[in-house]
Amino acid sequence: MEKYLDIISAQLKEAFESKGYDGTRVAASVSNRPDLCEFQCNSAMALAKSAGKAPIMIAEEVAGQLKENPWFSEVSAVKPGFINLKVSGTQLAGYVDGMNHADKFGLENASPAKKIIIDYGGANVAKPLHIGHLRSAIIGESLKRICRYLGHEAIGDVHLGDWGLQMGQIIAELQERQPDLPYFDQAFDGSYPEEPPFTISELEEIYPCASGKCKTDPAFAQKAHEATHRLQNGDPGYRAIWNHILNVSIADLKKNYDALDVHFELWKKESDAQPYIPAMLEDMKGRGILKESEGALVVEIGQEDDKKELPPCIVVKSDGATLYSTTDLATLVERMQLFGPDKVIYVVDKRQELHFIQVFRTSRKAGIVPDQVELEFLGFGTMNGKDGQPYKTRSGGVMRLETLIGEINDAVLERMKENREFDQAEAQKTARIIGLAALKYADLSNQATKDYIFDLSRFTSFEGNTGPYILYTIVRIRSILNRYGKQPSGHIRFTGNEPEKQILIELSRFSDVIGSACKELAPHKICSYLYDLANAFNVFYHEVRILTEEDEEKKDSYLSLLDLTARILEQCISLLGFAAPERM
RNA sequence: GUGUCUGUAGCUCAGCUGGAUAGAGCAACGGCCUUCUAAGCCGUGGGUCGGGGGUUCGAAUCCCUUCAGGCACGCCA
Repeated sequence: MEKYLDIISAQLKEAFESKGYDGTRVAASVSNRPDLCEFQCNSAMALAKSAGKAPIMIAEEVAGQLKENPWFSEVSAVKPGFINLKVSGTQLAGYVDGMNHADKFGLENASPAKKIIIDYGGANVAKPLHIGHLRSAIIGESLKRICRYLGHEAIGDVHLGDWGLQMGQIIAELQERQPDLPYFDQAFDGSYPEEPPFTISELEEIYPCASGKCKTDPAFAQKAHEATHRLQNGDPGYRAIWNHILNVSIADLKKNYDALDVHFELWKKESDAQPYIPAMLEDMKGRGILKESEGALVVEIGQEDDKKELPPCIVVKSDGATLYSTTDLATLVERMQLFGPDKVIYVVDKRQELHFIQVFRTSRKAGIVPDQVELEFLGFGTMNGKDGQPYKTRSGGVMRLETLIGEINDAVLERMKENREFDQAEAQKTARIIGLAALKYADLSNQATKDYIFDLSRFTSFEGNTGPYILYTIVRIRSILNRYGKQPSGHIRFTGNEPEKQILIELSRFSDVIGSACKELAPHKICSYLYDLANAFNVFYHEVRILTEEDEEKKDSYLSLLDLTARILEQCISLLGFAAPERM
């Protein structure tokens, strides 16, 4: 379906043109003065200069032209040159009724549909998920769902960090603790045990221990480097340990991501890109873009419009080893080869921006990614505590995601008890649902690129613009529909009250909001839309008696409207990555 | 130092492809539950949009400058 705003704009455009003005840039927008009008058009002022006429004159001419237009109930030209519009409730309800009967509420698929890889996990093997992984997961998952809903083929890739020194450190530490394991026996030629020699919690303790040791104990650091080297050269025992690490970690990560309702189509790892490196480097050499600089091989990435000289992209270190830039480039080679995407979006901490500029530019120069394939970096800001410093536990450590989720759930349970009685099982289940909504909404309602303050007590107070408020609204509507007991006809018409019209106006914005959220990679636009729509419903709820309405046709229309409102709210929260409970 | 992002009400944030008295939520204060979930609704108070210039009929929004803060600046990821 054509967007409602586009229909309104088209009416205006026609009116401008019929009066001899250039209509190409004429458009309507939602009013910023709801006390005066529902929609507004500022184009008369923009056209005043080229038309050589006072804006108010133009506005009046156009307003006159629109007097009889069925889409509007009120058109007026005001002061400098605004055209204030109130829309016809009947036409509006007709449009919304059309949405109610259309697939995806009349949202049109993006054209052309693209294949989009979204890189948004950022998790590392052998390390628990913590606060730092939260935003990538939440934002990435939401973007993926939004892209998909618009008809794109979106592929989420967790892109695990499973390569490099960290692995050597773990292996070295394990060898010190359990030197008798067969993995460390060079002469061992049997098959290695199926069972891993550690649990996830042991692994999570081993890594920081080893990493700390590396800094203080040079001998151990040396061993870790050797272990890394041997692993990368394919030592069978080391590879077997590494496989154990992977399996144990991935199982645990999946569990944690599931708890967040975050899911990946691909569980690719840095190590998967390694096989592509030699040929890639050869090719880069052949293209003559590799330069030697201070012993390392680099690619110059400067462009004419740079405000400063950007450091080159190091591809091979002076000791001959490769590094993260190399892996990221090889990952692009791999992605192009295996999936041939039209676009790759990286949802990564914004502090990595320079690194990705280097990688993107190098990938163009090296012909790895052709120009028509978009590379997009969505850098998100840091999640800070109330003091404006990165969020920490009370003792100053990095907070694990499990801990955070646990604390939120506890707060939710407390709040639920205030409301009414729940049986134990339902309470637990509902608390998880509400807690996840609180967490995700709090994160997504801020602009992704900005830092934000995470205040647990505020986000779990559940008043005002929060996830639970949205859920509460949905639950309320569902409750009314359940009480009604039957399915309303689905026919929506305008019965004439103001709160009803506000809901209709909000509903009509749906396609527009989803479209711009996708285009701008901005889930927070969906949040503010949800809030507006929920608010419009709650006003309606307080001012209009629904179930006791005696006019059956009117009641049916109300209930059809509520049903559509609930479904659109539910669709939006599912795009954000959470769902509503049955009751709360 | 260079680059970059941010600076909007006491607090947390929208608005930033220029438009009419700058909006929410929280906090404060005052109303509304014999009627569909009060996790709600309505109202009051609170802002030189960091400062200063400029462009424009019109600037929180664009440009310049300045102050303050964050972050990044070749062999970690």
